[in-house]
Amino acid sequence: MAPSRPGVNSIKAEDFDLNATLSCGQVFRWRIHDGRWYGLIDNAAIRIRQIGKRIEYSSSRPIEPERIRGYFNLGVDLDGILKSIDKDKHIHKAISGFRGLRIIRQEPAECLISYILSSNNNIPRINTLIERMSACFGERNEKLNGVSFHTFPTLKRLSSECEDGLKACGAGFRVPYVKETARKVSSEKGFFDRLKGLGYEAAKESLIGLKGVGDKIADCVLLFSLGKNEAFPVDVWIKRAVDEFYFKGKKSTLRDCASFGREHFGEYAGYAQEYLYCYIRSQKFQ
DNA sequence: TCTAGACCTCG
DNA sequence: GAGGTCTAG
Repeated sequence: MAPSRPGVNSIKAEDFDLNATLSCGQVFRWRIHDGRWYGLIDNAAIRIRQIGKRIEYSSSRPIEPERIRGYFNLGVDLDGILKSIDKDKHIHKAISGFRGLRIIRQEPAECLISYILSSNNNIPRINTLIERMSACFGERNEKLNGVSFHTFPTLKRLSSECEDGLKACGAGFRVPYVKETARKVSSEKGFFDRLKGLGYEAAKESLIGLKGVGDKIADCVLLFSLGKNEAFPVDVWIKRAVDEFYFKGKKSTLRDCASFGREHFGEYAGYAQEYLYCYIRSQKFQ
């Protein structure tokens, strides 16, 4: 029997692919060093890797295994979900290529602000922007195995920060969006819980009412942090996939693309979106 | 309702 | 030009 290592926990993770889950673009801030993923969960720095049907993790502060399971959404019946979206040959291939990819349950405030920062921006720059904002305005600095993580700033902090401070991070024209949205959301206690209780359409309407939040970002927040699995965020990659696979190469509008996704795949369209995203990108990058 | 142009910044 | 949104017309 292997000697137990202090601080390292191991939990069962069936039907799960950690790498696919963390590299499919749904979440920011996770980094890989020496075969282990580093990131934050509940403001604790986490180091994690997968070994077969288990995941091994350690953390900068104690964190319940149940919390790890919850974050990676290991409790949901992925097999049932994938069966329900497996409606045609394209999604079928995507599923067989990336089986085990799960939709993470992100912290809503961080998810919302991060995606506001993503508009008209590219991924490397979004990442540095988020890191800079966290370094400047995050409340704590968590360290683990020599890797240091600043916690994501609270909405209160972002709303009270002067525009120049945010601008210095490189957020550009998104600064007023971040500030105004942070102010509005933090002024309503339980804003996200209220949205969780609403249906998809109503919750989406509330989000779109926020500055800097349009269709795509609203769908990302709904899917990645509020549990609305029918959300089908349409970015350039998904549009390419849908136009190519389902519209015979004809260019659709963003709106048509989104409603096609929700109608064709149904209750768990968001999972289909993630699998298609990985699939189309793997094709283009070959 | 719909479309075009502008928008900070630069791994 | 970038994983979009806002605003005007």
